[in-house]
Amino acid sequence: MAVILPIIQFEDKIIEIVEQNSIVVVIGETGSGKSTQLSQILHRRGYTKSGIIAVTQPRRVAAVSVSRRVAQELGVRLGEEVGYAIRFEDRTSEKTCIKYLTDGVLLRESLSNPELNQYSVIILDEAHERSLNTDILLGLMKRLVKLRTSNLKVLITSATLDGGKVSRFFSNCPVLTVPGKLFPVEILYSSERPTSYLESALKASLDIHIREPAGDILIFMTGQDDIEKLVSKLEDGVQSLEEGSCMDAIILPLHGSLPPEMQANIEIRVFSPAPPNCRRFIVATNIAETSLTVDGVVYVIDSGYVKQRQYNPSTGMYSLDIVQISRILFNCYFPDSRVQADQRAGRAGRTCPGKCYRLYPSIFYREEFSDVTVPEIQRSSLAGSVLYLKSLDVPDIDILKFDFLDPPSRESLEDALRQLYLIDAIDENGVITKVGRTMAELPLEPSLSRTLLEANECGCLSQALTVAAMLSAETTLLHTRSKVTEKKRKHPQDLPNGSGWGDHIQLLQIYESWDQVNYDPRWCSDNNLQVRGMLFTKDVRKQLSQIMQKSAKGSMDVQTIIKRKERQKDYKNLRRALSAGYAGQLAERMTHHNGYRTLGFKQQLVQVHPSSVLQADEEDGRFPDYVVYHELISTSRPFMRNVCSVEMSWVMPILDKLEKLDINKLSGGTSIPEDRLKGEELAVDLQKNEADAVKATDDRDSRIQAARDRFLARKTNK
DNA sequence: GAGCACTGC
Repeated sequence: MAVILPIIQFEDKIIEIVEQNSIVVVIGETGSGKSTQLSQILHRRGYTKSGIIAVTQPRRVAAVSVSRRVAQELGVRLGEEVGYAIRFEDRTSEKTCIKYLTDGVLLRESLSNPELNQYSVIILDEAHERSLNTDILLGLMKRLVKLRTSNLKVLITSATLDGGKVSRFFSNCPVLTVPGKLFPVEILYSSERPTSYLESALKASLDIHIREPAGDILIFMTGQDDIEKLVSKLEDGVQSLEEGSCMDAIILPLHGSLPPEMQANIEIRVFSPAPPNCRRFIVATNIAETSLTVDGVVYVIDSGYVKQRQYNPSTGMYSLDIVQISRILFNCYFPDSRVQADQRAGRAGRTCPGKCYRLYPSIFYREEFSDVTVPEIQRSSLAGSVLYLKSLDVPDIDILKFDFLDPPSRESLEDALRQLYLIDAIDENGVITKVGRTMAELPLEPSLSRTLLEANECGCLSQALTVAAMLSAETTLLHTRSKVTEKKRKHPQDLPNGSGWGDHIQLLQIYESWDQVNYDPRWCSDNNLQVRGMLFTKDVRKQLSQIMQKSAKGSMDVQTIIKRKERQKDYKNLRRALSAGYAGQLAERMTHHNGYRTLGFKQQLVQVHPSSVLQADEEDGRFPDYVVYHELISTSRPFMRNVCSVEMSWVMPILDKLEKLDINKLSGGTSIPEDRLKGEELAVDLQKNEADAVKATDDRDSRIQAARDRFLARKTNK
């Protein structure tokens, strides 16, 4: 029978606190059973009589697997009393009283039902991960419990370190701590910072292999590059050990962009226990922190770094930075399933304690690591979130004063407002427009949803649907070119090239070609495209078509070749629609060379990314005078990724708009009605928000800069 | 002439 989870002993206490309070923070360590048990406890005590219990998860797989387990424990069929809802898949029915869903789905639901009346309890699980969506939900819950004081309970589960902070955010709501079943972990620090953390990780793993008893080793590295290097060094290292001196070794890379056939293979090998007398070395990115749980891990080697994508609102540019991990992440390294796996296996009645080798001194950990990761909301472009909040049918949401747990910087919010204004989602006073409302219904970045609406007017909706869907899946489309796949590739790329107009057109043509072969998966692999990425595109396109159904002015079918011949060859309508959607992502070529300057709030010198299929003029070798871009990414230099050629006559009205833009009017928006908040409280809140925001920006910038400096110094040293 | 951690509607 099932093991009794610690949380069960707290049932009476939980119910007592929940009955007296609308909001409760539950701090449950890994292994406490909070994700599966809280909903069942509240169900047992009658909370499903007046509505459904919703439990949000940051990831799709978690929503599915946890609901499956709860259904099993309650002895019901999944999709009946217990169900889940994730994008593309709703497995709930009229009977459903416990519903697991991704936080993104709950946000969508509150668009059409802002009071979320169907729910009697909302549990925000894994809130410590601080996903963008969770942060927005935290703010929404704060106002929702005031609106529905009598009939809504909100529970927020978090890990140890920031429980107090969440409680303060919710006017010092009670905090309930439930112990977990963490296995004791011995932490070992290096005596000094390594000159090369790759070499240091190599040495540490071989030491473990030689000296320590059986148990797999999980090594956290920052990216594919380092993982491949370490894997090959480990292979050499293990081979050079004396035959029979220690057990066999299997070395496995684990990261998000492994080619699917290899990943399938590895998944089986990662998730099944190692064969006897054999130790596994799993060299992984942070995919192993949360998304995948590797069974059998006893030793963890922690480089202390992680790669993070950051958005800089003052330049509109993304960068991929190597930053220090936060202390809180450590808790994720030893998930409960490892302990359970050890117990099940029995290991001759002996459990061995975990060991974590940190490749840095303890003083470094104590003094330089921050408690928590910079929340996503402070390192993303907020155009989509701001549009979402503005479209919610609540009168008192003023975006610059919205109550966030960690407010984004004013700069970031203003950047979002400018973007939204340029694409007509809000008017010059910052009020959402009719266009903006329609855009918010589409599960797309604002630039792409605006493109769809414009395309509908231009008679090229079907093409725009394809482009938007392809861009939604873009990161999973192409095989990354590691040295291994490079060698294996037999045929040269034989894909359409966008006819010179750029990358959006190429993406369109690729999908149309796939349509021509009836979505044959082999066509994808033959052309070096990830099958799952293309299938995802197909799902997204279908979902977008369904949403556009009621307003569509033309066919939404993928174009056939015959139809295509009849159409203009210059994709003029589609490119015009793109220029409307990307009005805030526009660049003008420099007179004497092929560099561009962006035409936004702050002008940047940028170049077309070398991977682009945009073609230069055959005669003068020049790129088009004007392009729109999907994103700016700063790597070795600032680049525009995914560009599309546009006409000067379409650009002029945008430039006019840019000139008229007045950020003071835009951010004015609506003010908070007096009865909602007393004057003094408001002033204090605003001051606090402002100070928090300034501090957050400073903290973030200095932290990123310091980490980057240290990392670069180390790289050059070796 | 470059390179990309991980999620999600």
